Amino acid sequence: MKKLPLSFYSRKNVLVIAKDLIGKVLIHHNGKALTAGRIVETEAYDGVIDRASHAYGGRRTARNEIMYAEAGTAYVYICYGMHHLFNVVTNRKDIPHAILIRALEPLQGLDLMLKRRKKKKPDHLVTRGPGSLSVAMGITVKQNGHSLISDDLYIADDDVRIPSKAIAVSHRIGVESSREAAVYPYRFYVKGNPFVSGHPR
DNA sequence: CTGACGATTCACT
DNA sequence: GTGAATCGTCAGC
Repeated sequence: MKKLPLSFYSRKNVLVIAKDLIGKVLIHHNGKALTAGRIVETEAYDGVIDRASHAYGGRRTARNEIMYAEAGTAYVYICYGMHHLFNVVTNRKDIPHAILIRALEPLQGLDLMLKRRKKKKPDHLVTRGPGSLSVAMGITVKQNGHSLISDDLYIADDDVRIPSKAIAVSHRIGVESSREAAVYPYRFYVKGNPFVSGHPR
């Protein structure tokens, strides 16, 4: 397990990074226990030129300030008043690129994930969808601004390779109102993986 | 200060 | 497929 270095996140093309994140492993060590899952669905948000991005047009507010932080920083915000959505900030400081992690396949700490999700038995919904995976992984807005070059919250490469042809691309989920950006092919997912959210699987 | 609105999820028909 | 839950954020007054 090799922790992804700053150079992975600091690249300029957020779409390339979003695709590269497919197959990587998100790890959270909360001091007591560890949970980990393989990333099977991501969405890229291309900064100031992307109408679906919180930073569209250079918008800078208290909420999205972390998008302007250096690469490899966690951007976590609350959606619909109750869901914590986990993103990875990319590119250099002041370029507000981010990638939303939308689904994971559990690898470690499944019992703890089920406990956090208040579920008795494992199913594909445990880590399907950005709000659900945050609960399963124990990620909340407390992690907003946290470095992913840290020892308790990071993304690693375990040398499992997802072939490019096994990765599908589609428009993003839940951005219908973002006019032309609604159809940008910025969502990446593992074809046929049961943990992937939205349509199609 | 106020109101409209989400990068969603879940239960229910 | 439809609708409710639930509240921080932000533009606008």
